[in-house]
Amino acid sequence: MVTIRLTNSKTRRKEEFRPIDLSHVRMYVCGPTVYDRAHLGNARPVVVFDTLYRLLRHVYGEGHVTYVRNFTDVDDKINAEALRRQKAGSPGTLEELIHERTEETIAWYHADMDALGALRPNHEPRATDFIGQMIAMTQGLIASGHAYAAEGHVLFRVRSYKDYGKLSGRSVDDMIAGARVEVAPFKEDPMDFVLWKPSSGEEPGCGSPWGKGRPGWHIECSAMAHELLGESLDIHGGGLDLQFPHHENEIAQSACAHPHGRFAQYWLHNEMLQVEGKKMSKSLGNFFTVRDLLDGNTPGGVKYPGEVIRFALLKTHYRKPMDWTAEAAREASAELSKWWTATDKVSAGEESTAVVAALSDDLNTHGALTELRKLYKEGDFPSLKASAHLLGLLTEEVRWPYTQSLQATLHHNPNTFGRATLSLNSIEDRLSKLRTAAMASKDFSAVDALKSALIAAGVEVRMSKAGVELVPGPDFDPAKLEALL
RNA sequence: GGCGGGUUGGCGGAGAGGUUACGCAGCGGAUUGCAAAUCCGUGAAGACCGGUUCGAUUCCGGUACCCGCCUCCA
Repeated sequence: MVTIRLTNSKTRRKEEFRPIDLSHVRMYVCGPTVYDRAHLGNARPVVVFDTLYRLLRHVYGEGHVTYVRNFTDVDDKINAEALRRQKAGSPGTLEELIHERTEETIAWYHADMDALGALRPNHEPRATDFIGQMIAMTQGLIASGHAYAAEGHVLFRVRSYKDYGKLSGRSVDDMIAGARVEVAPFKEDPMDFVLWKPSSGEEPGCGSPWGKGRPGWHIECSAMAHELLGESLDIHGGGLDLQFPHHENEIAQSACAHPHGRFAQYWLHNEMLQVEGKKMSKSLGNFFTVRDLLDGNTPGGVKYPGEVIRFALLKTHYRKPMDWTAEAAREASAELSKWWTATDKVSAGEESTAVVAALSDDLNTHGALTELRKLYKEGDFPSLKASAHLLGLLTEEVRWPYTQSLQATLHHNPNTFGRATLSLNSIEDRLSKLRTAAMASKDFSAVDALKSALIAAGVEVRMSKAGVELVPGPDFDPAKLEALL
């Protein structure tokens, strides 16, 4: 069996990955808070851990990996949006409006992450479905002396867990010394964090032994991970920004609530993403949601297919900060286009051991891409296709618009793109005839006019001795094509 | 202030104590009505200072600069 090595944030070292149970590898990754569209930064962990999931399935077998990624649907921003809608006259109770908002956001999330070629995890628990478990866990922590209730809140007693701070390399005393936040009067210790907080008047909440309220963010992941994966699991992932306090608190809660479990053995953190060299922010105008990029709602109006976004994200190792640039996306697009052309009519063969080896070495996706380039150069297209699938590339799900074969487009997208494909076929035929005539008459004006129109419609025109070929590109506009008929 | 990460050729970006990274761009060539696409070839690096070593871009120490977290933002 292939040995996978992963950098474990817990030990700060690259370690051999040994699952607790070879026949059941368990991974938990912190998912989104569903208050709005996922932005590009949210996409990075999704793509990174999706690639790890694909590797684990390859190595341990598809049925032997359980991947859990939660939806945090308890959040003040969600509540605020629901309240805004209610005040604007939307019908329904606040609870209903909250549900409406989270359902709509989850649907967006699914659509956007699907476009990136990310497989759906085995479980996508919603925090609101596990409130009972969170309350039970909180009660257990109080009973064992690790938590206390105060003024409607329940707080975790940080000093009761000796390893607090170990994951993020912080000492409790240092943190208190440098703290900038105001300490709530009911806290025994400034570092204690909330397990349960009260809901006032119009705020949504549910009943608990401590009155109406809602769970704290950290307890959600601990409870869901425990419910779905058990006391001990193999991998826990998330963005580096979650390492402290979120993951630190998760560890403290889970370790104290389940002293016989080991919680997560391997902690993986992806580095942050920047856009054009700057931190993504609305004020700098470099803030993009995944949907913005897919739909071309960007400064240049360029549309980025999900596969291009995915490729660009995989170009940088997950533990390094990465910069999203239009240039990197262009390069990704060019390479994918070549690979699609080469592999389109080829059946997937065997996965390259070099690609598997690269991914197994702490998920070296860039190294894997280099190996894919070698396969392309060597002309081993069946292996290129199979190996690219390990990275979630060249899959049927993300195939459009790199279709070399128009028949294939018709076959795979009969409803959406059928008309466009037929148009392309007929125009291809016309252009070919015009060109043949022009070769004899030496008057190429008609050929050039049609060619320019096609390029304007986002269609790549390939003319050679072999004939004429039209390939729709990322900017393909079926409406403009129709106009040429 | 505390903790952590980074600095590689024009750009992006890896691995390895000594042998070509790779991709993009550039340049030269093939092909082409023109172009696009494709293919072949090619120059170019390791922030700075010191140490270890026969030999360091790769290990160790220091300096400078950049970035992140310490604020429920992945």
